[in-house]
Amino acid sequence: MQIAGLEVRQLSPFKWEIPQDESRGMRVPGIIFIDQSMLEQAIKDRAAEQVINVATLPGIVHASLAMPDIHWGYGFPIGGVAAMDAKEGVISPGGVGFDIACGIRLLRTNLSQEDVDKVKSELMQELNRNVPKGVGKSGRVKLDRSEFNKAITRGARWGIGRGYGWEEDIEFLERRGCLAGADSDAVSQHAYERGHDQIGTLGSGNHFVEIQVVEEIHDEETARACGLSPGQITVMIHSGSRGFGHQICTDYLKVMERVTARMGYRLPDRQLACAPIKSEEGIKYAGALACGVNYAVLNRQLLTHWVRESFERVFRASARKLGMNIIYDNSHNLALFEEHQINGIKKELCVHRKGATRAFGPGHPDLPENYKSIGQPIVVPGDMGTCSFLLLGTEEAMKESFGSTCHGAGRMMSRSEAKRRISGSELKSALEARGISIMADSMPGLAEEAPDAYKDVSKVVEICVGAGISRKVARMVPIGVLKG
DNA sequence: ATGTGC
Repeated sequence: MQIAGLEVRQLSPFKWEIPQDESRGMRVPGIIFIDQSMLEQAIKDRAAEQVINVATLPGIVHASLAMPDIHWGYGFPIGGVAAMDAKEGVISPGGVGFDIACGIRLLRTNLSQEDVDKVKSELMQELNRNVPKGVGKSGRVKLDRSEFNKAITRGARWGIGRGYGWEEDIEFLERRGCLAGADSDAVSQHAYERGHDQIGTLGSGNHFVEIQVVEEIHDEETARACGLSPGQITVMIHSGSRGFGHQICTDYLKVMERVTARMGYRLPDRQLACAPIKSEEGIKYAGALACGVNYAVLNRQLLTHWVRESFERVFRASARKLGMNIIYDNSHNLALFEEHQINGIKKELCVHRKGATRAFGPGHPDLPENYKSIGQPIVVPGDMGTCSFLLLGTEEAMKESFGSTCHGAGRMMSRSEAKRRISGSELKSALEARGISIMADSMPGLAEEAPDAYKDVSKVVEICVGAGISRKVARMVPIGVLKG
């Protein structure tokens, strides 16, 4: 099999290598964790070629990596992981994506499916009323620039200080809900204007709030540590940094194009525009990026508050009594400074994860006490008609993938193709006939997110488990979906 | 993903 003229070789059942070809400017090989049929798909949509392109970037170490949910993206593939040497490497907005720190959060409850079934339509209506959502929608929290700057510097803690959530929530967020190094001066007025009244809104596209039932426990001990048992209700929240992160990305792509020209980088794709991590522009982008990350995590924190409030109203009990604790919150689109071992030597790296999830193994200092011995939880959303998973990071992920794994099912059909081929209202009826309630603002929007538009999440997860970069805890199935 | 082509 060939990718853009280069022969791929299979290293193990779920690991394929594109050997380094210096004549193509590759500084490292490409490695994709995948099976044959999904690889063929990634070659067809040209995402596999993007793995080769990323391998040409200055300072990239070990390999240009991709997860099984790989698909075509802006410059870098979605599902891509690229670690750059923090001293000599570059940072690239295309390696993060437009929706900075778009991510997912899983809440547990003490409720059973029977408890929810009795009041499901009331609960869906309450969520629909109480969770701001949709394209361009503003929320209930509007901040002046000075307060906004505090919010994007402190992240989730700003929300908790304002009564949006519980003190202990912080423990269950990556980096305790705040990325250090946020530089609000690096954020444009335009980004502020787009973002200041969108905090605490779900957005549209693939973002959702989903009510689920735990269908299967794969490992009892780790499921217990996560507070999960069969038949229990969970709530999944998927959202990002809205217009704010989008504008930061747009602003810095322009800056990076200038820097790329100035540095004389010869890149195979102009969408790979980047700047040295240590350059003035690189430092400013990293500071703005941290603001976007903090915004996204705070956004999910506010959404969590309104989800809890909705349950409180319908069940006439406090969210604490309902056991609505956060299991974990993962971000999917970011570039982070992390220390990793390369050939036995500790190195400071800037790890770009675009549509990929941090998956730290057991014992990592960033993990809360209850997960320290089992590894970092990874919430993997599937599609609205299938299922989602809770996974854990492994020691092997630390060695194989800079502590990274998949982020979801991965898109298989483009948005426009999905809209052309699938009717949103027919999809809604079909899902509701299967006991999955749908509340969606837009029917074409629903069609874009149809199960048929996505790869099989179970297959993606099996590959990650087979490659050793994750282990399975539990599988959840949807019973109610709220979308913008 | 997104004030859903600039």
